[in-house]
Amino acid sequence: MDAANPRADQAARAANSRLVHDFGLLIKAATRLEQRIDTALRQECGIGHTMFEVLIRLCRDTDEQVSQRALADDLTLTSGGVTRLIDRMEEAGLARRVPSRADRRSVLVEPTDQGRAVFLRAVDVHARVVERYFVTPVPHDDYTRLTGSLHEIHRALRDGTD
Amino acid sequence: MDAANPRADQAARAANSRLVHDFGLLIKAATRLEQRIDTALRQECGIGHTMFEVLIRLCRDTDEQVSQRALADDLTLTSGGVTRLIDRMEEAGLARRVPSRADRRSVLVEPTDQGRAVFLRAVDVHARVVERYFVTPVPHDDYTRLTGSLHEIHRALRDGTD
DNA sequence: GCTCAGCAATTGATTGCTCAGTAATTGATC
DNA sequence: GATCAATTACTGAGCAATCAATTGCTGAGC
Repeated sequence: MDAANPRADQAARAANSRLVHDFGLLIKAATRLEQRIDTALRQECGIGHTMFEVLIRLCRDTDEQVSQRALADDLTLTSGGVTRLIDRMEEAGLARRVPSRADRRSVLVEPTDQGRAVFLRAVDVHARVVERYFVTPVPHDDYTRLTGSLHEIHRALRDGTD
Repeated sequence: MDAANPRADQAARAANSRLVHDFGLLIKAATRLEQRIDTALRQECGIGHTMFEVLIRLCRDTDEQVSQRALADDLTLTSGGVTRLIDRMEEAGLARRVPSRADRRSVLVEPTDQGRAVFLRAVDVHARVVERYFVTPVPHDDYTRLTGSLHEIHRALRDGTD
């Protein structure tokens, strides 16, 4: 068609490059995995993946609440996004806001009893999907390296400025 | 606080489990990486990461257009999402719709010359970020295993029904 | 002790997706 | 050939995020 177009050839070479392909694989795998988990959680527990991630952080420590700021940082969301996310979770009876005594700008969040109950059911669903599509497909001795690599990537992103 | 609550303890154990942690790492790494690339592309080329992914597929083959359906499947988007995405790309002068001669339900998409030009600039930005936060942090001989594992995960997701 | 730069949360406007429903087209089956 | 289930793109409505602007609070420096 436009095979005579030199820019088209150059673009084609770039589009077929190794780097582009490999990175696409990461994004696609993560996106699809997240989508699987999201629909499974929605169907079986009535919450989406984002709320599940919040519940993980709320339940992690039995005697310490989490600030909305910390949630935003950890979930890669803006503060505005977290505000409305917690709004919905309060409305659903999964979480509760508690004013911070140490810093009155800050709002702490804790899970309700129902939130913990839903979380416990959700963890099973989550484990089933993750086991099947994340753990099983990867050869056993590659798994440790995989998580190690992810850890390094994460560290680089945290430290890198630009 | 509610350390005497047995459900809280159970939830805490689940929230701190290995599986939950490892999977969270994958999602977080992918999300942050995508975000870095998105903002870099926005600032330096005026397109977001999604349009970049479209351009990859449009430029890959110099003499074959891609159907919107194929784009939707490959980008993990719904057909409605792609319709509006291509609307915006046409408006921005990056892509063009071409009716399919083989199947009149189908709409093919091809890059404009400007689309290819933007793509060529974007590839450099993309390469810079991916190199820094995806390739460099991972030990060299783990990199092949990493992409191999991602490939297996992707395959499992493609074949798995539930 | 006052001031002021900086941070936490909230809110209105906007973006970009999904979902559900529709119309046109296709291809397999009778 | 006619019928009909499946498939493609498109559209209105709704949702969940972002961004930008605002309010209230904090803590460092004078």
